[in-house]
Amino acid sequence: MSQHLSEQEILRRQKLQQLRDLGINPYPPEEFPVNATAADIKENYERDKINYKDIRIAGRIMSIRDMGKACFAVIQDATGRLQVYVRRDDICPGEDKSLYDTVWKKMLDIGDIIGLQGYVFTTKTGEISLHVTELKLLSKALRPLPIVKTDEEGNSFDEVSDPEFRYRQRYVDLIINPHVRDTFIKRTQIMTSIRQTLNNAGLLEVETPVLQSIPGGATARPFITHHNALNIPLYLRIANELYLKRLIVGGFEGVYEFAKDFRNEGMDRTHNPEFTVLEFYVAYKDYNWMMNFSEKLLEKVVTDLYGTTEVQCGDKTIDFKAPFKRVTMYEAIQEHTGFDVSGMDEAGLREVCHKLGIHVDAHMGKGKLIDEIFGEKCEGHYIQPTFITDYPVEMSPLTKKHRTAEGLVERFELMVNGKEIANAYTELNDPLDQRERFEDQLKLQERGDDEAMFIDHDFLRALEYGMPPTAGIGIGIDRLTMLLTNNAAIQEVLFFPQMRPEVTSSAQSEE
RNA sequence: GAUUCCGUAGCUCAGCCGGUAGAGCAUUACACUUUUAAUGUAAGGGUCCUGGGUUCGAAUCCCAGCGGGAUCACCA
Repeated sequence: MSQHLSEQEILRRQKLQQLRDLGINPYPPEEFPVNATAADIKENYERDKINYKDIRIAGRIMSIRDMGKACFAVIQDATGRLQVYVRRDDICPGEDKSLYDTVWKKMLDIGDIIGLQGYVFTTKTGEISLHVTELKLLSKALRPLPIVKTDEEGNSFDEVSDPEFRYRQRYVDLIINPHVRDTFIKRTQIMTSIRQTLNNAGLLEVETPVLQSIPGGATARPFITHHNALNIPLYLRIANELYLKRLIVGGFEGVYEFAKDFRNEGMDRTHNPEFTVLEFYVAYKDYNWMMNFSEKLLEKVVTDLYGTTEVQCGDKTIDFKAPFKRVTMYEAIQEHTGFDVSGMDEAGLREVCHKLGIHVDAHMGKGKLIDEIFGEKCEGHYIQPTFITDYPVEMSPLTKKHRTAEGLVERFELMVNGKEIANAYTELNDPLDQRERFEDQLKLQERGDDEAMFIDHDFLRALEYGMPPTAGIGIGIDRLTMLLTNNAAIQEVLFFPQMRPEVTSSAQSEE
């Protein structure tokens, strides 16, 4: 395999060999114990100077400012960046100056990972720095790292902005773009905060099958695969709802799962084929309880993350202070279109869609038409967190019928910044009603709706043993993270978003 | 899947009414022992995404492909 190397790559390989010739292992096996981090030093040095006299840190060289017999460099570790000062006569106290003149100045590059020993001091320009007394190469980098420079006002120069580069080589993106790192740390903090709240509420974190023989719990095109030993088709789950409810039947009174779900559909800035949903179910509760619980949950997540309930999102400020506004779907449509669709039949709804200029298909039923009106004319208006409640029964085959309103179900969606963040129900636990709803889905399928649900007979069997009244919710973790980190693309909150495979040089030569 | 824009040095980009490739940073060499987008002087570095076509001549024009972005459709 012939690999085309750039000038800089060839040079770095030569340096690698020269280091070996000098008896220096560019990839030493032994540990390098550290006793400080960049963030720790910058945070605590000023008030605890006595304890920063014998410091060992390790990290990647991010820049070098060479002053002749002394150098300033910037080292980056997991916590941030620290300036280090390397003076020739300090790292080479004797006659032999080769460690500085040859190794440090000629053979080390930006991107190399090094270990340092020294003492912390403040430069005359006021920057807390490490005065290096010993240095050791820990890993030689063979590819040049793109350099992003930032001036005093924080303006970035030559920031790597090509999304293809950033997503395919996320490891590089993470090294050179600190705000990318921050986004992913926040993502984990969001999940940790949710986990703590749910654990404190007595819910049990569980795992349920990713490989399912019936892809239930939602309507979407699944990925299909094949199990050799059983010689059966299996689907990657599109949801875990039906399995979590089986656990409620089994006697757990509160369960949750952060689930990777998979849907074989289009990709864009809000859709990735695999994505993460938090679902949780609590027995003996209803959707009103779930609204109260989930608004407090989100308020806490945001407060844990930012110390306030307000989040900046594009040019909007969103306040997650509970309680959130609650609007029924019919009220929302009335408010934003002027039409009262509450008593309308299918023909009436088609008429309304026509007047509003909404495109509809022949196979759309009553529920789908209402959903279409809401999606086109209402959804985008709800910037501040708002619960939209009481959906038409046709669109919600797993939801209990409304306690008072005919034709509706006890369902809500949480809208934030004009988009759906969560979807919740008073769960349908009447097994005979559930069977009828599944059969209605079959009829929709026959009518041409390719999104209708599959019938899961084992799930029906489970319900026949009796499921307590239960409230359940699904929260899109990727979208929640986008919202709380001010990112407009799902690719920005997934470490490795789905991409078309690269044509590699070895694959090319095989052809 | 449809429409549209983009693909030039390690990175960010210029060049495009066709005449054989440029800048800044990065790299290399020299100078400089508290600099910080360090500085000064000099140098090297390119399958101009791939393949065809038009032409005396293509980074530039045309066609096809590959990859990416945006919008739309499907969906969370």
